[in-house]
Amino acid sequence: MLESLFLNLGQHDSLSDEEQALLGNLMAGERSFAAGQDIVASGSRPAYSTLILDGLAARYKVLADGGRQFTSLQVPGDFVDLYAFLLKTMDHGVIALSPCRVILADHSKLRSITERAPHLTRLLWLDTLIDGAIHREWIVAMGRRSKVSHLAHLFCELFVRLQVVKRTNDMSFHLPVSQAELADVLGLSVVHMNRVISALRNSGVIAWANHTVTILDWQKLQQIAEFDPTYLSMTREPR
Amino acid sequence: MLESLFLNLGQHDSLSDEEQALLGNLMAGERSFAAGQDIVASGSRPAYSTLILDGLAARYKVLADGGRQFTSLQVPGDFVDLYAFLLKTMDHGVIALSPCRVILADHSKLRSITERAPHLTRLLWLDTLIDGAIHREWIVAMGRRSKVSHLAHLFCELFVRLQVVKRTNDMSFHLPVSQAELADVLGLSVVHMNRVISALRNSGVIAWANHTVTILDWQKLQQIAEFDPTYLSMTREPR
DNA sequence: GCGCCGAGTTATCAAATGTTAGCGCACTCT
DNA sequence: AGAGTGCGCTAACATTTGATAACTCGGCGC
Repeated sequence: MLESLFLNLGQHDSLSDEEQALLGNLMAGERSFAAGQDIVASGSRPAYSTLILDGLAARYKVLADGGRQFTSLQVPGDFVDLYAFLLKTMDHGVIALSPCRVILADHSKLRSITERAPHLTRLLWLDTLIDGAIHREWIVAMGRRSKVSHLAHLFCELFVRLQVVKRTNDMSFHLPVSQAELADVLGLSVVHMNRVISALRNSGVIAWANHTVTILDWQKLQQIAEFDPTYLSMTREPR
Repeated sequence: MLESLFLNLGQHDSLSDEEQALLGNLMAGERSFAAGQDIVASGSRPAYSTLILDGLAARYKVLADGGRQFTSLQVPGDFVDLYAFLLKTMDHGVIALSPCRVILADHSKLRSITERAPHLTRLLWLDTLIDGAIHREWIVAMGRRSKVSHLAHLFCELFVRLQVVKRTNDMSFHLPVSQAELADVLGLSVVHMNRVISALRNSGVIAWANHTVTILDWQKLQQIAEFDPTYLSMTREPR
């Protein structure tokens, strides 16, 4: 059941049987959320952190004028709010974009891992660091990439991340979001989001129908995106 | 000499004398950089992490067309690349925006802290988590705030962060960046950056001359920015 | 079968933002 | 003093992006 988590953490360094057992003991309390439901509420002080087993979720903030911005997309094997363990107060919400099955990690157990299992602690820390690296990549995309390039970059990132946890199907992956939701990822209006999607489609590098994205030309997609996966730290080495 | 670091980490939870000593032992090897110099090079695999003692630095990425995007600003008391300890490879550079005095933390010593000092480890982890929280706030600002609001938000954030490490002077702080550099923070052209700055100036909430920003109306500035400092985790509690 | 509704799409116009160019001022170097 | 230079600032125009509205299409309930 924690296979996604093991795949995710295990891609960076080897996970011992003992560590896998510790993680197994850490995770308890499965929950399900319908699409559109809040998994974690902004302003709350959760006593546990949430791991996604199945589904797509997103962190978001809402502004006074009603504008919403997603700050990340979370796939199976991702902790959506591991940092709440130390940050204490959620300054944003986490929403299920599709039906989500999650499992909870008690903060007191996380704390005892930091007291007793330094290497596993470093791997969990690393997990949050990669989160930060993804944030930085998004900032660059929002600030200096063309919108088409930004979208292409997002697809590259999602494809690679989903591949790690075995949620791709050849060159396709499931992307259960509307164009309006995607607009809240890129920070665009819905109309312009549609124009950008059309442009990327017309360039022939992707197809997108029935909530499924198919990469038709991986080489060219990476080129448009200037995609360099270094920031995802996908090499296995001692940490 | 590590006063800024103690102020920075100590704002979130108390630092014992022992922990302060561990940090003192961790930090060694002072360096200086001129404005414009790279403190850490993109693509490198540093053996140490860098703490700013004095000056302003920034993380950045450069795209193929020459466009540059800053992904963070770093002030005294900040680690600019603490995550390199676990991420291993730098996927971006860090540049000194003003003359910078820094001090280095050996990764092997950082590692031994994670083995022996769980509470201090959590505080260092927390430091990187706040980094991430700032990134998320920047993403929101880039995606959904007006440019004037984004700039106002940046000033709010810098003022509060500099206050923590005692680098403000009443309602003023030193900001040694050109408008072109600021444009690379907000992701704007220089010309439009100038327009946005003019607009914020004309609203009478800030003054900015001689590399010094003065907040004339803190209340109104926060209002324009919709600034909520929750994400900076400035409350002292057990972590 | 009919009508409603959400999502995608397109058109039109307005506003925001970028590009290119040029001016002035303070500073520095000689 | 004179020339060069970096930086702030502005103008004119081009391009991108947003707002509003309308149309289509498919799913779904009645």
